[in-house]
Amino acid sequence: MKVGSGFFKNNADKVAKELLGKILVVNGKKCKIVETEAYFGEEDNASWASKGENKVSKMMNEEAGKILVYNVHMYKMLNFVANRKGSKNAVLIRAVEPLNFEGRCNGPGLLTLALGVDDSFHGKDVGKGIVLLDNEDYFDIIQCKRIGVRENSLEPLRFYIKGNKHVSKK
DNA sequence: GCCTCGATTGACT
DNA sequence: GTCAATCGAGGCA
Repeated sequence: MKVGSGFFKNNADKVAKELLGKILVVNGKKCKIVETEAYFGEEDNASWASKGENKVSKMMNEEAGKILVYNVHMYKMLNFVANRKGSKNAVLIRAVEPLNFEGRCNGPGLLTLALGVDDSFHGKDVGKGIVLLDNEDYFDIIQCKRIGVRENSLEPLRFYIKGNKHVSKK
């Protein structure tokens, strides 16, 4: 079953949680989402949205279900816009499990490399450039503090699948 | 125009 | 534990 854009019209933390275990298809490559992180636009010091106008905060203002790509350092990040009452929320895909290809995906920068995600995906709708499929698997969800963020690590906005080997280590 | 920093990773001490 | 690689945005002159 295909996941539609209505899926993203929710709080970022809920979307992040629901995203776990879903199947992501990019460039014909299938993978399972095993780790996500929620970001709350303007109220969130760690989010790009709190840094004024840029292509990321602009996109967060768009409708839910948009794909957001941004590069930090030498790597790119894959995000989905998750609108909650028009606020600038987004969910970062941190790690993924390869299903029909080989590659290391245990990190936000690595998974975009392995999947071939680049700027050309920025601003597209989920379902076009990237397809999201439902998955019936059962698993335990771990919720903990964010990592790799200097500003804010107080809120438990990071979600991952318990025991999955492809979750980033730190 | 020049400098600094970041939602990262990997290599090195 | 520290550090460099890369690139666009922001601050400053």
